[in-house]
Amino acid sequence: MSKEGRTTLRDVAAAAGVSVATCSYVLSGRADRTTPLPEPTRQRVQEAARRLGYKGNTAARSLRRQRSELIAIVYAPPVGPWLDQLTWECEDVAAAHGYSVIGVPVRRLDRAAQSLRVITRGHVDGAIFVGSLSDDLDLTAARRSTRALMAFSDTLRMPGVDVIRNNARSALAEATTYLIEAGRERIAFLSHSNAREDRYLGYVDALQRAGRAVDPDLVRVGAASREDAVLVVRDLLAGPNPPDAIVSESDRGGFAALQAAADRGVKVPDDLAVIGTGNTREATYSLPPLTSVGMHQLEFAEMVEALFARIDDPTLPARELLMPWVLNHRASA
Amino acid sequence: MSKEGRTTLRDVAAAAGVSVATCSYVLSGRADRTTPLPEPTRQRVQEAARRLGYKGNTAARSLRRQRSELIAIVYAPPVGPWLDQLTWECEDVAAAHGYSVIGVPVRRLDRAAQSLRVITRGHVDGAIFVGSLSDDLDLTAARRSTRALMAFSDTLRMPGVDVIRNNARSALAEATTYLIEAGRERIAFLSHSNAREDRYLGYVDALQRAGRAVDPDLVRVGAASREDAVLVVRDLLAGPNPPDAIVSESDRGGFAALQAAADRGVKVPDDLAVIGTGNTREATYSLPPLTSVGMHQLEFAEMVEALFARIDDPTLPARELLMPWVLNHRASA
DNA sequence: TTGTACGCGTTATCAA
DNA sequence: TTGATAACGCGTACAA
Repeated sequence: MSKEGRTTLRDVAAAAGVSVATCSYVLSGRADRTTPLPEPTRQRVQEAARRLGYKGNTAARSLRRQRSELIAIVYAPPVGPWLDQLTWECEDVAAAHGYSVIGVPVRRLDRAAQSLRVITRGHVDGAIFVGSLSDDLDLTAARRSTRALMAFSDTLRMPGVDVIRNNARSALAEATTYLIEAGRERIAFLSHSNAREDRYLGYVDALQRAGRAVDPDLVRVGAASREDAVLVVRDLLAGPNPPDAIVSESDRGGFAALQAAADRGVKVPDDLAVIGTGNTREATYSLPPLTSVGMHQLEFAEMVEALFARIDDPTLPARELLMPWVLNHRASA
Repeated sequence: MSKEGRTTLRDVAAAAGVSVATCSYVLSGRADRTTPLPEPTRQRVQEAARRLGYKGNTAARSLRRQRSELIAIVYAPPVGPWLDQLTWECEDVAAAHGYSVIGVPVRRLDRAAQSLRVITRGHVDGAIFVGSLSDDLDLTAARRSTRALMAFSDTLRMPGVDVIRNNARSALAEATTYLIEAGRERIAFLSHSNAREDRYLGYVDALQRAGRAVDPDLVRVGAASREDAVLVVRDLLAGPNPPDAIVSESDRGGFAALQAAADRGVKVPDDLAVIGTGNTREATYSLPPLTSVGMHQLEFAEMVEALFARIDDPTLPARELLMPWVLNHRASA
């Protein structure tokens, strides 16, 4: 071995008694395409590589090829099953393209630049920014450093960046309207913070269309954690004029509502209808199963294919992909 | 810019009117030059780099330095909040060392080699294998490709690999003994598969120490998903001779037990005590909160520091780190 | 099949 | 003192 480190292509070449060029052709698979090599030679090279445990070197390869065959999923807390699903599907598609997937966690926004070095200085051919990261971060550097960039965002609009939009507002409106038409009189709204305003606006839209006013007492903020959410809903239910329905801007809030209701002996959906947002897997097996606004199925494959299309041709015009949200009816509403 | 791609050091050098060597000294900071560069020159270089948006190139740097300043967390489904916690703490420690963290998802074991290319061929200075991955995968190639390797495993023993052990068996025994001493007569055990046998053995240990036989009817396998687990527990509770306590090898199974119990009107902990394993965050806010075996607090910082110690000096002898598990008492048992 | 220039930043050496 | 020259790491791809 060269020095005492990893096995390099030179080691293999020496062992097989051929040039590094030949080894490169054989081991990178390019041999069948451009230069057909005689079988005995291939064998010798393969054998030597195997015997020495040759593994190649990404740095050298991607320096030369200007490709890393790597895509990144950039995410920040809070994370959920949603991200896992995206990751797994990404891996499926990436594997079919000969790519690997890495996750890039951004722990703190003030240290984002450090975390994003993998993207901005590294060689990642493409990256997907999930959650609201693309709204909090400046993607300029990332865009110049990758061939393809994709972001979940309702507001972002950047040349050369594909964006995934959803119809959160109209979907939440649909959910609220459903409750109104089912005869619910006092429909509460549960939110995490004052971000995500589009979801709240959908709720407002529906009330207004039905000629109802928004009762500020029924709009509760602060369900940042599940513990908090349970407390908030308990408080709501303990009031003099409790709601007969709750729309939550997350499934987490929805589960909290179910829990608080069970806690107080309030029957769901008879006395209280609950609708969550996100349509997470847990919604199907909570007690009762949670009606939830969100993607009907978490299907990201098409989206990831679009990323690869841009990796192949970065000059493609920026696209907007819609991942439609619908009301997924289950027992809680 | 060179060609029409990213800004390279050459571009900066040209713009600043100095050589690439000088730029490298200024921008990499680590100028161990015999003599520091004069301030005016530094300024010019910094300014030019900023103006051109120079971002460096990881591939070139790590090719030369034989360091990527990257560590990886390798994981496979199912993932939980546990992994998130590890990731965040890793990022904290890594940032202090000037490193970044990436996640490497392994979707399918039969495609593991593909997923692990980032480790085996890439330049990751260190990697942490979580879950049972280190038992399912051959780490030989990974070990030769990184300076430091760390794995959660009860069985692995490999030169140059630090291993995190836990006392799962004795901790599960402790939990079971606690139930016995609390007067529980029929204690069931809920498992995912027939892996993780040490947890089951802890349960057996405790029964034997108490002079009890293992009732095969009370040992149930198949709680691979939460849905399944609920069905399994319902079945258990519907039998002619239902258990008065359940020990689950996961918190997921514990939650399923709580749910199935609520479903059938069985009171927890009065009629049924439930203990989970993993001590996940959810255990603190389930209804009732779930008594769970696991780490008292999820503290990984020390562990990650050990990884960096090995990155600094790969010749360190392999270490075994113990992350003690205890019984965390909450309302369910 | 092979020689070798190349991609790009790092660093040891050397000249002004 | 100030800063340039060039070798280097390693796989790739074109010309020979």
